[in-house]
Amino acid sequence: MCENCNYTTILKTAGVDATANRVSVLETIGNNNYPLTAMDIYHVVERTLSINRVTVYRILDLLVAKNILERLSSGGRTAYFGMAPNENHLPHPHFYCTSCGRMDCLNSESVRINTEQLQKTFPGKIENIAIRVDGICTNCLKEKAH
Amino acid sequence: MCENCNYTTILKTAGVDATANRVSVLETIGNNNYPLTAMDIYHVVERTLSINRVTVYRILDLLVAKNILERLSSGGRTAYFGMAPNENHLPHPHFYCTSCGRMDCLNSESVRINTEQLQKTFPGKIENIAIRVDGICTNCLKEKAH
DNA sequence: AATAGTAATGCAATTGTGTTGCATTAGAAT
DNA sequence: ATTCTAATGCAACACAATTGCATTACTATT
Ligand SMILES: [Mn+2]
Ligand SMILES: [Mn+2]
Ligand SMILES: [Zn+2]
Ligand SMILES: [Zn+2]
Repeated sequence: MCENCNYTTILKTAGVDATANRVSVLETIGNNNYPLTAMDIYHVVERTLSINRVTVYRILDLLVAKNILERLSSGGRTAYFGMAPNENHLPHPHFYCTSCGRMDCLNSESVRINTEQLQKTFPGKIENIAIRVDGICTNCLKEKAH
Repeated sequence: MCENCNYTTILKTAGVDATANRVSVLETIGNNNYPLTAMDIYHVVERTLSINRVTVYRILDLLVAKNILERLSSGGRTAYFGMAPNENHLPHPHFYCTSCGRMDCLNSESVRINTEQLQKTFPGKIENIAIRVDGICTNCLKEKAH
């Protein structure tokens, strides 16, 4: 999906060993054009590479901590993972279909936010602003129309 | 907290029985100026009114479905509940302290979003836009400063 | 008032997602 | 070879939330 990313290099640059498991987890996410759950990722990776469920969770935690991946909340109880914003990937909001659980990336210009007011007046420390558009995806709309 | 809300009336208008449990759950949320978790609510209600944990979850589900409450996601695995936006309560973003788990309501003007572009071009059905500001609250900042 | 039907609730068990503790394995360094 | 460390596996656990089924409270009908 992303021709600018060499996953092994990304891992090494972040100072972590580029083990086969880690490369495969990162590749799975990077090759997909929408964010995936830990279990999605696990099922993809285990097709080629004997790996434990727990290892997937640990790799995801590590790569989020290293700012390689971003953890997205669905509004449900399951986290989704996508590539973290960087030079090649602008931050962008996501769409979550409450009917089928599919998460999609939206264009970074689709929702403009102005946080000046907030930045000036908020007394705490702001670390991230998560914007999630919830609704029904076109696939689910079609199915409902039956 | 809200002098414009009669909780029994709200329930009846929505077409559900205003049972003691339901009124108490709704009151607990309405009287609080920040969103609460199901267990927060349970602990408040059970001080006055023998109630089961499961009943709290069921009431919350019902009142969210009836658009009386809104379910807010924290990014963690626990949902928070607040009054749903209505004539008296404009929709607004929330602040979530990743250190202590406290959720706060922000002013509806603090984050301006422009969704024109999205509304025009998005092929699915948009039902809600959730904006959550994550960071560290002032209390936790103070504690860290020790 | 008795009866029957429905809605609300309680309780135990279960689920889904994620985490922890500890043992084992794989690699790297000496 | 030996030693050290990082990565992984596996079983048990934690926790919020859900489910199935029994019980209770309430309403309507007779
Ligand atoms: Mn994305
Ligand atoms: Mn609020
Ligand atoms: Zn869908
Ligand atoms: Zn805090």
